[in-house]
Amino acid sequence: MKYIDIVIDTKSDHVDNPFTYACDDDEIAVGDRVVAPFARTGKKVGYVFAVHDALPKELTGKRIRPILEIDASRSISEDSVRIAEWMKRRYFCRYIDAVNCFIPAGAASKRGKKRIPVWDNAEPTGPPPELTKEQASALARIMPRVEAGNYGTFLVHGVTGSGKTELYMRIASAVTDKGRQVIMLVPEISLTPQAIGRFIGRFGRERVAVLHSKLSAGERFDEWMRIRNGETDIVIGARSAVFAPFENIGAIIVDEEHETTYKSDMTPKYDTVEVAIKRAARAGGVVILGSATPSIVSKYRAESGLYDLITMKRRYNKTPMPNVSVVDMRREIEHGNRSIFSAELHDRMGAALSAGKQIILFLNRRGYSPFISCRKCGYVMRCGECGISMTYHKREERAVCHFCGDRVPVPEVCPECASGYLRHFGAGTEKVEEITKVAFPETAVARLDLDTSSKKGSIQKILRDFEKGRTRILIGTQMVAKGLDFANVGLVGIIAADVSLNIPDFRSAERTFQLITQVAGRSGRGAEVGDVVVQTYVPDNYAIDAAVRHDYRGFYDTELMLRKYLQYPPFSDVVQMTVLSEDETAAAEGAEALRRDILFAVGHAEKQYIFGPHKAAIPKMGDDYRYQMYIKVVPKRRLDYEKALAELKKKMNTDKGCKCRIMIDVNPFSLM
DNA sequence: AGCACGCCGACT
DNA sequence: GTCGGCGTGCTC
Repeated sequence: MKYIDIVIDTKSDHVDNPFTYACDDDEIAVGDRVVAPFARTGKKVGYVFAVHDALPKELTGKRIRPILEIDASRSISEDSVRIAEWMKRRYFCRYIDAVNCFIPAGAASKRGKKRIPVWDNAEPTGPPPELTKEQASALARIMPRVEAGNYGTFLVHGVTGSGKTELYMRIASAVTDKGRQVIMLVPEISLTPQAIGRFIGRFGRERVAVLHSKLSAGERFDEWMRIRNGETDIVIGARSAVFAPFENIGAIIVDEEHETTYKSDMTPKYDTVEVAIKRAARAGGVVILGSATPSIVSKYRAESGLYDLITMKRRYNKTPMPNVSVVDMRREIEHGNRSIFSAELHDRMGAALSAGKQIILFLNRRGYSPFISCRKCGYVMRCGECGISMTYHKREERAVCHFCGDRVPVPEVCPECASGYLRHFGAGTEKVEEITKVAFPETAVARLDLDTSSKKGSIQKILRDFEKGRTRILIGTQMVAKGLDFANVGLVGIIAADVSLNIPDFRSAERTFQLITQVAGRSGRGAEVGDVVVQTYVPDNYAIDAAVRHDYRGFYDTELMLRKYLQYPPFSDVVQMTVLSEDETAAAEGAEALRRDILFAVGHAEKQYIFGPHKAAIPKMGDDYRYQMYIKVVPKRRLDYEKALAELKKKMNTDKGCKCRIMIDVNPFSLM
């Protein structure tokens, strides 16, 4: 007879701890999925977290019930359980939330025979190309770890086109030759079909499992089973693929490691790079973080020796970097140009079109105008649900909330002062499209953003028309920034580089640098050098200036200095605490009380690291009012905070008298 | 959370 | 006398 501690699959903070059961199967192991009776509720699924030979002393006299069955087909590994325990501490989630990351939702698909979905981008297999000097020396640095089966994290800082995908494939090949497994993570499957196609071409569809969001629950389950049964040894997928059920991981590759999609926005709010490192460290595998613009945190870790740094500076096809010029938009206004196009951008667009080239215009803001306000009384139109300011969409004649999607007609007169001076201000992609069509009436223009791509297949159509040259100018948001590879694009215009810079977030400079670098990379992918025009009101800003000069080092040095001075990551973790309640006063008071409790637990000297609480930037979501505070947790206080915050969260979320709930997000994707 | 136990007012 | 209100407390 064994006594086992199991974590029950139930949605409650109240029972978020292991319960002890009896089990007459001595083979039972940590990670096994079981069915057990629980409370009066009948049968519940649970996962084994510990196995004891005797009943723990503190439980003598308690009722110990036997489990009902073991579901071996969906058990997880002991390593996975240990990582789930770590995730609970790190991300303040419940045990079961972490465990469920390792388990596919849903059940086996009904189509009895499972089939492997085809991948139509697979490139035909050919002999692997000869490695460049840089690729060969990178591989030579990584191989000893792979051979020895030792954990190690490598940051591959390689410019676009330096051949990182080929390097990944060589690593995958070496790892699988040793009978071990590889997880390759990409920011978004739909944006990286070429890289996936190359993997499948090299290794074959049978060996490669592709996990992506378009899979149905059944297909996902089948693919999960295929991985778990050892039918494949390579998995490619978005962030959730880091939990793929391999038991002998030799390498986890994180391509474009700086991308924000690696931070989960649902509970548990994990950071994929951190989980990858935990998994590889347990398994004795390597982690490969690849990027042309590494995150400040990763670069710092590499510089301080925590990761091995591998630099790749040469572009595969030797195309030089594009010519980037900056336009000071303050000067344009001085010279009487109030248009969204500077004289230089307008002229270069004309020249590019005459030369038969295509153009990409980037603006990180959709809609026609980002806000609607009354010129007489200053009223700003806000979403009734969320409280954030609404964007004017001209074509559909609506004010749209970009957070909850609510759409309402724009009033004729100001709802506050009844004047007729309600106007919309600023420019989004819809307005850029309109102005471009006026400025270049003979030219075919298309727009790619959330509003033009919501219908299935519309992205592909817009991109295909551009690829074929049927449209000459493509205007878009983030969607045009990443991955597009069109040889005939001779000019990229960044309409307002300041949009991302002015977001109140300690990463706004980092994101702006990455965005400009990335968008600029869309220009000149053919034989000729491309042009980039960056429009800004702050041309001297260090992020913009460094991006324009292709100077990662310069940007990194300045940014790191600022982060150190202000104690932001990598010198701390920023922990966001959100207090929610249907009663606004209760939320505000609950947040104040939480602050006092935190200070009591960690000591008043921490006051300098706690900011807020304040009404959240999105003050209401659904029925809940939101108050937030931020804590900069420096490394030496991390354990104290982990303990204190976990206890306070559990206390608040299980206290029936308290009308608030609390959510914790460690290093949130956005401070909103 | 979910569910039963338990101790007070309105109803057949 | 009984039905049912939701306050309280527990789940191995």
